[in-house]
Amino acid sequence: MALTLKDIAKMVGVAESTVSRAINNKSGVGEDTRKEILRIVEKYNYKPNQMARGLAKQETRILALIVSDLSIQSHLQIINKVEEIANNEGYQVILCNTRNSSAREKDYLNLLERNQVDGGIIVGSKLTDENIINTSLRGDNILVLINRLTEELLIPTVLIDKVEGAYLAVKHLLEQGLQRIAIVMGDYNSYEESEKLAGYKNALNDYGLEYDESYVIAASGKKSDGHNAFMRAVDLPQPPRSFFVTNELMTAGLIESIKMGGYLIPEDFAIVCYGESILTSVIEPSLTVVAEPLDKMGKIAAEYLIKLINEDSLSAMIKVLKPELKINDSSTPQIINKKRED
Amino acid sequence: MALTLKDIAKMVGVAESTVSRAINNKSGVGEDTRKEILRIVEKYNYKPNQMARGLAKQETRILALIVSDLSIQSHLQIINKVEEIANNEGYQVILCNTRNSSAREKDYLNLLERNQVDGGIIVGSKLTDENIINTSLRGDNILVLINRLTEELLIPTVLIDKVEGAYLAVKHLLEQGLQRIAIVMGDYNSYEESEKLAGYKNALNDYGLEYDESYVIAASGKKSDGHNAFMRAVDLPQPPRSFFVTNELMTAGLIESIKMGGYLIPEDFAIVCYGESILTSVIEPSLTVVAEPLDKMGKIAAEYLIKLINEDSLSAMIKVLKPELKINDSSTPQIINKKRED
DNA sequence: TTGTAAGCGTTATCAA
DNA sequence: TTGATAACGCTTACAA
Repeated sequence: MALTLKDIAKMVGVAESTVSRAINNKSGVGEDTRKEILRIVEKYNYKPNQMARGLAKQETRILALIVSDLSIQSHLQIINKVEEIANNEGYQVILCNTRNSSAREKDYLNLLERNQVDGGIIVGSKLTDENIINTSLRGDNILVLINRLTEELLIPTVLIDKVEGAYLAVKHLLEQGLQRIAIVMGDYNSYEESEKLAGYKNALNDYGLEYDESYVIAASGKKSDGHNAFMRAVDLPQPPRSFFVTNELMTAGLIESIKMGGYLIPEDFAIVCYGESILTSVIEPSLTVVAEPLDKMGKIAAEYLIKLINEDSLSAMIKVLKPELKINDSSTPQIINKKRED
Repeated sequence: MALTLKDIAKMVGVAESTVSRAINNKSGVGEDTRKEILRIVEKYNYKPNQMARGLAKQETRILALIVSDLSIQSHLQIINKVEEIANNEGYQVILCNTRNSSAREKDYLNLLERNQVDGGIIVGSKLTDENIINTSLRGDNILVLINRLTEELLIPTVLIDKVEGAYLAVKHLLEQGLQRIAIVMGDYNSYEESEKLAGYKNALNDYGLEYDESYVIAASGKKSDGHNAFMRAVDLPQPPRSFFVTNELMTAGLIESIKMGGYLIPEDFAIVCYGESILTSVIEPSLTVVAEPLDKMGKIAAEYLIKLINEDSLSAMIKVLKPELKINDSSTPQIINKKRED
């Protein structure tokens, strides 16, 4: 059994409360007493029991990080950042992978209600808001959302303007003189994907081009969908001249197919990918990507959550961050041509 | 403030102990009483406070998952699996990213000593064993290691036989008739990398080939190291005919350079990569890889840890798993030639 | 400056 | 089958 406050108090010959004050750096302890206490604490390597402390102070110093899907690269980067911030502020992070299961999400939200965590961050999801709403309405559960929008309730949220991201991508392609832009996207019904489609439409519209549904290739987001997308694209009466792809895996598949078909990127087909990750970094040619400020999202969410925990009431917040276009070889045929001429 | 046992007891008109028995499905509660209690519990959505429960039962049902580096793909898969198993067994997982910092590792191991977790799993690391040894010797801290070997202490451990993995890779290349095999590896001094080098040597030896240091290209493991490796390789008086690369990022870099040089894979240079992940899945041509049973490692470690927590003494365990070679296009020139002839 | 003692919300023991 | 009550290990008034 580990040492307790009581043990230390006995050893030093003072009351438990005095030891408590000493190890918590509180005033009201004589200099000598404090030194002696800390000496003993050090000597016997005493560590306070967090559960007892938590019970007494009504806090756990643990945050729940509820993630819909750990295989999504952008989630990992957000997790990384949240963990970092939380730790700097003296919080631990419980990792909760819902795998897009509503039951698991509910279980994890229960952590909040059972006082096992001081607050929670939810990252993305294809699920409905039901669980969140129930949790949020009950008690004083503290929650911040990333990449997820609740409709009926005002919960602090950090979002990316995906419409803008898609707009930037398509605008860039148009400025390269590449018309006939196909969009290869994931689930048509998902909120995030529909945002990207909206951005795509906006850009076309701003450049006086007509929206043509046959250039919209929707799939489920896997690598093989990229392959299929290319097959469908080249079969069109007027095949596209460029692609805006809404995730990295489909981009990888698409590029593979393009190369296998003996075509060149960007000369024959230009490409912009939504999302930047370790995946896009290994794809050839270097990809023009819509990069999201993932670290910033994680940071804002974590810091806001901790503020919420420590201050009673804070004004509600919905923060919308802008993505950034990073231009590389996959979308710039003119530049490539010049390069190759040299 | 959330409802407590006391509140429920009052509402039902019974003692706290009775409510406790009822919600814990313990015997010794009348059928009617139990039903009534559960009805009220349900009605008011009462959730027991885990800290109080933990304090009373001396358990947290939380595990610490201490990871040296979250940017390593194989770690993510292990994390995923550990989280899954832990959850099935009713444990939460605290994510601890040490970023290979000894101070942070120590902090996280403190969680064990502060009774904030019931046990811990450490995944990989470049650090010395000092922290682990200190923690392990003090108190009855429960720890399992993955991909990390302590020399001075017998701690339950799950390892991969990396010597064997490298051996399989190099043997395969030799069997393709590809001699002059270069090894592109990470830090020469790291334990894991030296194991791979050993496997490389063993294979050469078994095939009666001499070990030639000029074919050993050591770097730090980044993508750019792959580029540099190729430059160094082609500068050799007798350039290698194939590469065994010890991680995915360097493989990506190497392949990029090979392609930019106008060479073909596997016709001009054959490649085997140590490690299989989402990264290798997007690299072209399809990579021959040494695949590690990551899920199995996570599963074994998590299950063993939970056993350790629940049973007092278990025989020490060091489990060494075997990796598997998955053969694809990047290493089989003959097959590719046949394919292309068709 | 120090000590006493009442909580925090459970579980578990022992009596009733 | 139930109920009192003492733990669990800490914090925090309040008193001394």
